[in-house]
Amino acid sequence: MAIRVYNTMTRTKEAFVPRDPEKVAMYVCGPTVYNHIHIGNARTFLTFDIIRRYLTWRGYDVTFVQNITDVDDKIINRAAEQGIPAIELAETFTAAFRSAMAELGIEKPSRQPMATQTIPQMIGMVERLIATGHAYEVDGDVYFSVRSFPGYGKLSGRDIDDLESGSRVEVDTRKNDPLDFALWKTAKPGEPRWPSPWGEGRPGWHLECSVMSEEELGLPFDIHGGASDLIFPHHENELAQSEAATGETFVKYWLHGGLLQVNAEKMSKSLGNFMLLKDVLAVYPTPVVRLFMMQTHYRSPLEFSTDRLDEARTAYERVAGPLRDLEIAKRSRARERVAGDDGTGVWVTRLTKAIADCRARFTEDMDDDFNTAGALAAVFGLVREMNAFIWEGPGIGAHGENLPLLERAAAGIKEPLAVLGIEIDAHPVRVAEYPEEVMQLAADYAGYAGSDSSEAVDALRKARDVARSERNWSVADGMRDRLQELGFVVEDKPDGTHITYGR
RNA sequence: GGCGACGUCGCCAAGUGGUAAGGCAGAGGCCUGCAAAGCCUCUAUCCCCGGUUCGAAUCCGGGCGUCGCCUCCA
Repeated sequence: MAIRVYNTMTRTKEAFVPRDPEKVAMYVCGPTVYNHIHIGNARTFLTFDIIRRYLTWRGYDVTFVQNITDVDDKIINRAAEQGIPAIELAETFTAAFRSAMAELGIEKPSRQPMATQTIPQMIGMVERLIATGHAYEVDGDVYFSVRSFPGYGKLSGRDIDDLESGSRVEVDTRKNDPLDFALWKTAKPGEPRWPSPWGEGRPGWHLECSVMSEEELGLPFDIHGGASDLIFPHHENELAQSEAATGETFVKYWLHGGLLQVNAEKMSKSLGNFMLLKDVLAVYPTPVVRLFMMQTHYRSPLEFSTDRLDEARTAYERVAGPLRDLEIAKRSRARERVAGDDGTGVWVTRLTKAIADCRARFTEDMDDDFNTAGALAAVFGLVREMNAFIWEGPGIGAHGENLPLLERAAAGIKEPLAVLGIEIDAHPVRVAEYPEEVMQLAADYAGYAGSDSSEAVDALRKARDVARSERNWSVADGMRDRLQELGFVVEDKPDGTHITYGR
């Protein structure tokens, strides 16, 4: 079974055959560091994090390169507004970007080159382009000549003449052609600058990706990724520069992610309808945000809303449920269920099959252009079967004899989710977060006199089981009400009271 | 105006030729002292109109609608 990917260049799904049978070289456009990234930007980085993790899981040795564009008009303008050096602004938001990525559970790139550390190589590429007639200098600026490259427009499916007929192309009489774009810009007073054969200046946008990807990965590399709004002009221009300069194919597979929308409109900084990633993560845990995004195919548009995130949180709880139940059961042998009277073999067969089915379907769907929505459905299928086994079937078994199978089921749920970077917190409680009031509760209801909140909760649990066994409903319900007021979730399962906190 | 994508259950969303995954919400049932959780059952013929085919949500043509790119943008 081969992996298939949708290649923007050909607009079809193609069999994925990397240049090296065991290795994958991929490059994903990183941020221009002039601000905090928003949740829409994060979606793209998440998409390619999943792709990278999956390819790794499938056995490829993946080299993942992501640039940081730390010199650009937007950075310069923003820094000027704040009256600080451009480099300082860039450093601030580079650090913010890295920590936000870490918080979202994005794996670190294999290498993360900075534009400002690659200036000599960029100058080298401009020189090559001038030497081969693909670029020309005008008063210290250097432009790429789009008409010198016959393939211009092949990635985005555009025709130079069609583009020119559009009225929005800015006319600059210094260019040979309105579509020609800057490779090198003369520095204005106060702007960052580097010496070059054309005077002091800085590189134009697009150039850094061409140079860094080639330097880090060599041509042609396997996967070039980014959001769909980068197809034109950014990736089209990268491609033109690189192929014109080297005469080689630039990239084997172009992958582009769909955009995040708000009210059916693209989320973007210029429209002002964005939410910063760090603000979203302050309210929703990482796995919930990731699950939310993985429920839609990466190439489709995705509507952002807190309602959607709330639903994802509920879905997350559904997945976490059986894993928690298993953890609780393991900790408390005294509360093991009595095994079902018969039919255990049927249940075992059924769950065993469900584990295998989940893995097979997960792989099949992910192989098909990283269909995370379908892959997730496979996981939910196993969640249902595990729940059924625990609560309708034999459960853990009178002597824990079904534990190994349940552990395998739990692993069958956790492993594919881990490939998607979704870590399930199966701990039934998070001790550090217990509210202090629980100590008083334990003293009141369970006579607990210690100082350990974890022991206090355990004492409450036992006290409530006793109250229930004595059919003392007023006490049992009172305890539940008080605990719920403190944020605990109290559930009476067949094996006794479950008390969890921090959902 | 040019190029491209999309339109599937109340909401979200997989599925690209063989008769519709999953999540959320809802209804009924089981379980339960009550509650919660869980399990079971139920709710779609796939924007509209034609065409191709033994057979289409899936292919082709037309229409309507939405979005993206053409300017910085993940």
